[in-house]
Amino acid sequence: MQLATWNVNSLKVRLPQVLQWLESSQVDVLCLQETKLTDDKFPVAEIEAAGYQVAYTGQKTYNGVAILSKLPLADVVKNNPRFEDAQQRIISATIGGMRIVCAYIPNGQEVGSDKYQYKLRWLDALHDWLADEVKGYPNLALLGDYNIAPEDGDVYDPVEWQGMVLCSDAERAAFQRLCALPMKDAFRLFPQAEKLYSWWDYRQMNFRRNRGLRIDHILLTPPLAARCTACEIDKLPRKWEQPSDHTPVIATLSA
DNA sequence: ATGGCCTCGGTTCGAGGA
Repeated sequence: MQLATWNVNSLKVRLPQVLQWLESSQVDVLCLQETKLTDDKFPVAEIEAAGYQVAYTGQKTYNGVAILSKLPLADVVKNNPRFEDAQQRIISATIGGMRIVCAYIPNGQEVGSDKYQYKLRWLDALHDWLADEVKGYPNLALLGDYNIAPEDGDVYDPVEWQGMVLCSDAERAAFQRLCALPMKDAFRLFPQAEKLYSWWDYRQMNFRRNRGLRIDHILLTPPLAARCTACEIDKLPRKWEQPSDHTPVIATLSA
Protein backbone atom coordinates (compact mmCIF):
# COMPACT_ATOMS: atom_id res chain seq x y z
CA MET A 1 0.00 0.00 0.00
CA GLN A 2 1.49 3.33 -1.08
CA LEU A 3 0.30 6.79 -0.08
CA ALA A 4 1.56 9.89 -1.84
CA THR A 5 1.21 13.67 -1.81
CA TRP A 6 1.89 16.13 -4.62
CA ASN A 7 1.29 19.85 -4.96
CA VAL A 8 0.58 20.04 -8.69
CA ASN A 9 0.33 23.85 -9.04
CA SER A 10 -2.77 23.74 -11.28
CA LEU A 11 -4.35 20.41 -12.17
CA LYS A 12 -5.54 21.94 -15.43
CA VAL A 13 -1.95 22.37 -16.55
CA ARG A 14 -0.58 19.29 -14.79
CA LEU A 15 -3.19 16.59 -15.56
CA PRO A 16 -0.99 14.90 -18.20
CA GLN A 17 1.91 14.69 -15.75
CA VAL A 18 -0.35 13.33 -12.99
CA LEU A 19 -1.74 10.63 -15.30
CA GLN A 20 1.74 9.75 -16.53
CA TRP A 21 3.02 9.49 -12.97
CA LEU A 22 0.08 7.33 -11.85
CA GLU A 23 0.78 4.92 -14.71
CA SER A 24 4.32 4.28 -13.55
CA SER A 25 4.06 4.76 -9.79
CA GLN A 26 1.35 2.30 -8.72
CA VAL A 27 0.34 4.42 -5.71
CA ASP A 28 -2.94 3.47 -4.05
CA VAL A 29 -3.74 6.91 -2.65
CA LEU A 30 -2.61 10.26 -4.08
CA CYS A 31 -3.33 13.55 -2.33
CA LEU A 32 -3.19 16.63 -4.56
CA GLN A 33 -2.88 20.29 -3.58
CA GLU A 34 -3.28 23.52 -5.53
CA THR A 35 -5.65 22.03 -8.08
CA LYS A 36 -6.88 25.61 -8.75
CA LEU A 37 -10.13 24.30 -10.24
CA THR A 38 -13.75 24.85 -9.35
CA ASP A 39 -15.56 21.56 -8.81
CA ASP A 40 -17.41 21.80 -12.13
CA LYS A 41 -14.04 21.83 -13.95
CA PHE A 42 -12.50 18.87 -12.10
CA PRO A 43 -11.29 16.15 -14.54
CA VAL A 44 -13.27 13.30 -12.96
CA ALA A 45 -13.58 11.22 -16.12
CA GLU A 46 -9.85 11.22 -16.88
CA ILE A 47 -8.96 10.20 -13.33
CA GLU A 48 -11.60 7.48 -13.16
CA ALA A 49 -10.37 6.16 -16.50
CA ALA A 50 -6.94 5.80 -14.88
CA GLY A 51 -8.48 3.51 -12.25
CA TYR A 52 -8.95 5.93 -9.36
CA GLN A 53 -11.95 7.19 -7.46
CA VAL A 54 -11.69 10.81 -6.44
CA ALA A 55 -12.94 13.31 -3.87
CA TYR A 56 -12.22 16.98 -4.35
CA THR A 57 -13.01 20.49 -3.24
CA GLY A 58 -11.83 23.52 -5.13
CA GLN A 59 -12.25 27.17 -5.95
CA LYS A 60 -11.32 29.57 -8.72
CA THR A 61 -7.62 30.46 -9.21
CA TYR A 62 -6.28 29.43 -5.79
CA ASN A 63 -5.96 26.42 -3.47
CA GLY A 64 -8.07 23.30 -4.08
CA VAL A 65 -7.35 19.75 -2.86
CA ALA A 66 -8.22 16.22 -3.95
CA ILE A 67 -7.77 12.59 -2.92
CA LEU A 68 -7.38 9.94 -5.61
CA SER A 69 -7.80 6.32 -4.50
CA LYS A 70 -7.84 2.86 -6.05
CA LEU A 71 -10.01 1.68 -3.15
CA PRO A 72 -13.41 3.20 -2.35
CA LEU A 73 -13.45 6.54 -0.52
CA ALA A 74 -15.93 6.84 2.34
CA ASP A 75 -17.06 9.58 4.73
CA VAL A 76 -15.61 12.48 2.77
CA VAL A 77 -15.32 15.69 4.80
CA LYS A 78 -14.34 19.02 3.26
CA ASN A 79 -12.32 21.58 5.26
CA ASN A 80 -11.82 21.79 9.03
CA PRO A 81 -15.28 21.73 10.62
CA ARG A 82 -13.93 23.90 13.45
CA PHE A 83 -12.39 26.63 11.29
CA GLU A 84 -14.51 28.83 9.09
CA ASP A 85 -12.50 29.27 5.92
CA ALA A 86 -13.53 30.30 2.42
CA GLN A 87 -10.27 28.81 1.12
CA GLN A 88 -10.49 25.16 0.03
CA ARG A 89 -7.46 23.60 1.72
CA ILE A 90 -8.49 20.31 3.37
CA ILE A 91 -10.29 17.15 2.31
CA SER A 92 -10.51 13.91 4.29
CA ALA A 93 -11.76 10.40 3.57
CA THR A 94 -11.67 6.89 4.98
CA ILE A 95 -9.85 4.43 2.71
CA GLY A 96 -9.09 0.82 3.58
CA GLY A 97 -9.40 1.37 7.32
CA MET A 98 -7.28 4.53 7.29
CA ARG A 99 -8.35 8.13 7.72
CA ILE A 100 -6.59 10.13 4.99
CA VAL A 101 -6.33 13.89 5.52
CA CYS A 102 -5.09 15.91 2.54
CA ALA A 103 -4.03 19.46 3.46
CA TYR A 104 -2.70 22.52 1.70
CA ILE A 105 -1.35 24.55 4.60
CA PRO A 106 -1.19 28.30 3.90
CA ASN A 107 2.05 29.75 2.58
CA GLY A 108 2.20 32.71 4.96
CA GLN A 109 3.90 34.99 2.42
CA GLU A 110 6.09 36.87 4.91
CA VAL A 111 6.72 36.60 8.65
CA GLY A 112 4.53 39.13 10.46
CA SER A 113 2.13 39.66 7.56
CA ASP A 114 -1.63 39.12 7.75
CA LYS A 115 -1.18 35.94 5.71
CA TYR A 116 1.40 34.70 8.22
CA GLN A 117 -1.01 35.29 11.11
CA TYR A 118 -3.68 33.42 9.16
CA LYS A 119 -1.24 30.54 8.64
CA LEU A 120 -0.53 30.26 12.38
CA ARG A 121 -4.24 30.46 13.28
CA TRP A 122 -4.99 27.88 10.61
CA LEU A 123 -2.31 25.53 11.99
CA ASP A 124 -3.65 25.95 15.53
CA ALA A 125 -7.13 25.02 14.34
CA LEU A 126 -5.76 22.04 12.38
CA HIS A 127 -3.96 20.81 15.49
CA ASP A 128 -7.01 21.14 17.73
CA TRP A 129 -9.27 19.40 15.23
CA LEU A 130 -6.80 16.54 14.58
CA ALA A 131 -6.27 16.05 18.31
CA ASP A 132 -9.86 14.80 18.39
CA GLU A 133 -9.77 13.09 15.00
CA VAL A 134 -6.91 10.78 16.04
CA LYS A 135 -9.02 9.60 19.00
CA GLY A 136 -11.70 8.34 16.61
CA TYR A 137 -9.28 7.31 13.86
CA PRO A 138 -6.14 5.69 15.31
CA ASN A 139 -4.96 4.98 11.73
CA LEU A 140 -4.68 8.53 10.45
CA ALA A 141 -2.32 9.98 7.86
CA LEU A 142 -1.89 13.73 7.26
CA LEU A 143 -0.45 14.26 3.79
CA GLY A 144 0.16 17.52 2.05
CA ASP A 145 2.03 20.69 1.33
CA TYR A 146 2.80 21.92 4.83
CA ASN A 147 4.72 24.99 3.69
CA ILE A 148 7.08 24.29 6.60
CA ALA A 149 10.67 23.05 6.46
CA PRO A 150 10.82 21.31 9.85
CA GLU A 151 14.58 21.47 10.40
CA ASP A 152 17.66 23.18 9.01
CA GLY A 153 18.55 19.90 7.28
CA ASP A 154 15.43 20.38 5.16
CA VAL A 155 16.75 23.64 3.68
CA TYR A 156 19.48 24.08 1.05
CA ASP A 157 20.82 27.19 2.77
CA PRO A 158 19.63 27.39 6.39
CA VAL A 159 21.48 30.64 7.02
CA GLU A 160 19.85 32.42 4.09
CA TRP A 161 16.45 31.09 5.21
CA GLN A 162 16.88 31.59 8.96
CA GLY A 163 13.74 33.12 10.43
CA MET A 164 12.12 33.43 7.00
CA VAL A 165 8.64 32.19 6.21
CA LEU A 166 8.55 28.36 5.92
CA CYS A 167 11.43 28.21 8.42
CA SER A 168 10.39 30.49 11.29
CA ASP A 169 10.34 29.23 14.88
CA ALA A 170 6.55 29.60 15.19
CA GLU A 171 5.94 27.52 12.04
CA ARG A 172 8.39 24.84 13.15
CA ALA A 173 6.77 24.79 16.59
CA ALA A 174 3.39 24.23 14.92
CA PHE A 175 4.87 21.29 13.00
CA GLN A 176 6.23 19.84 16.25
CA ARG A 177 2.82 20.20 17.90
CA LEU A 178 1.34 18.05 15.12
CA CYS A 179 4.12 15.51 15.74
CA ALA A 180 3.18 15.49 19.43
CA LEU A 181 -0.39 14.35 18.76
CA PRO A 182 1.52 11.96 18.31
CA MET A 183 2.38 11.59 14.63
CA LYS A 184 5.64 10.64 12.94
CA ASP A 185 7.26 12.29 9.93
CA ALA A 186 7.41 9.23 7.65
CA PHE A 187 10.49 10.58 5.86
CA ARG A 188 12.46 10.67 9.13
CA LEU A 189 11.58 7.12 10.11
CA PHE A 190 14.44 6.00 7.87
CA PRO A 191 18.04 6.93 7.15
CA GLN A 192 17.98 9.40 4.24
CA ALA A 193 20.60 10.94 2.03
CA GLU A 194 21.39 14.61 2.71
CA LYS A 195 19.92 17.44 0.66
CA LEU A 196 16.67 15.77 -0.33
CA TYR A 197 13.92 18.29 -1.03
CA SER A 198 10.34 18.36 -2.34
CA TRP A 199 10.16 21.93 -3.72
CA TRP A 200 12.48 24.10 -5.79
CA ASP A 201 11.76 27.66 -6.93
CA TYR A 202 11.25 27.89 -10.68
CA ARG A 203 13.75 30.76 -10.83
CA GLN A 204 17.52 30.78 -10.91
CA MET A 205 17.75 27.20 -12.16
CA ASN A 206 17.18 26.25 -8.54
CA PHE A 207 16.23 22.66 -9.37
CA ARG A 208 19.41 22.01 -11.35
CA ARG A 209 21.41 23.51 -8.50
CA ASN A 210 19.36 21.53 -5.94
CA ARG A 211 18.48 24.71 -4.07
CA GLY A 212 15.30 23.30 -2.51
CA LEU A 213 13.24 22.86 0.63
CA ARG A 214 11.50 19.82 2.06
CA ILE A 215 8.04 21.20 2.76
CA ASP A 216 5.75 18.36 1.60
CA HIS A 217 5.22 15.76 4.28
CA ILE A 218 3.43 12.60 5.36
CA LEU A 219 2.68 12.39 9.09
CA LEU A 220 1.49 9.03 10.42
CA THR A 221 -0.12 8.07 13.71
CA PRO A 222 1.85 5.35 15.61
CA PRO A 223 -0.06 2.32 14.24
CA LEU A 224 0.57 3.49 10.67
CA ALA A 225 4.16 4.50 11.41
CA ALA A 226 4.72 0.95 12.68
CA ARG A 227 3.59 -0.34 9.27
CA CYS A 228 5.68 2.13 7.25
CA THR A 229 8.56 0.44 5.44
CA ALA A 230 9.82 3.32 3.28
CA CYS A 231 9.36 7.01 2.50
CA GLU A 232 10.78 8.50 -0.65
CA ILE A 233 10.75 11.70 -2.65
CA ASP A 234 10.35 11.02 -6.38
CA LYS A 235 12.34 13.72 -8.17
CA LEU A 236 11.54 12.41 -11.63
CA PRO A 237 8.39 14.48 -12.37
CA ARG A 238 10.31 17.67 -11.53
CA LYS A 239 12.53 16.88 -14.55
CA TRP A 240 9.64 16.54 -17.00
CA GLU A 241 8.42 19.22 -19.39
CA GLN A 242 6.36 21.97 -17.74
CA PRO A 243 6.73 20.56 -14.21
CA SER A 244 5.10 21.56 -10.97
CA ASP A 245 7.58 23.28 -8.65
CA HIS A 246 6.83 20.46 -6.14
CA THR A 247 7.54 16.76 -6.62
CA PRO A 248 5.71 13.75 -5.09
CA VAL A 249 6.48 12.21 -1.69
CA ILE A 250 5.54 8.54 -1.22
CA ALA A 251 5.13 6.39 1.89
CA THR A 252 4.95 2.60 1.65
CA LEU A 253 2.92 0.71 4.26
CA SER A 254 2.92 -3.04 4.88
CA ALA A 255 -0.42 -4.83 5.02
C1' DA B 1 21.41 46.43 -5.79
C1' DT B 2 17.67 44.07 -8.06
C1' DG B 3 15.27 40.32 -9.88
C1' DG B 4 15.45 36.34 -11.93
C1' DC B 5 9.63 31.76 -12.86
C1' DC B 6 4.98 30.04 -13.34
C1' DT B 7 -0.27 30.32 -13.15
C1' DC B 8 -4.43 32.80 -13.32
C1' DG B 9 -7.67 36.31 -14.71
C1' DG B 10 -8.25 38.84 -18.15
C1' DT B 11 -5.87 41.77 -21.06
C1' DT B 12 -0.36 42.62 -22.37
C1' DC B 13 0.13 43.63 -15.98
C1' DG B 14 -0.58 42.50 -11.04
C1' DA B 15 -1.21 39.13 -7.46
C1' DG B 16 0.21 35.04 -5.27
C1' DG B 17 3.05 31.35 -4.67
C1' DA B 18 7.40 29.71 -1.67
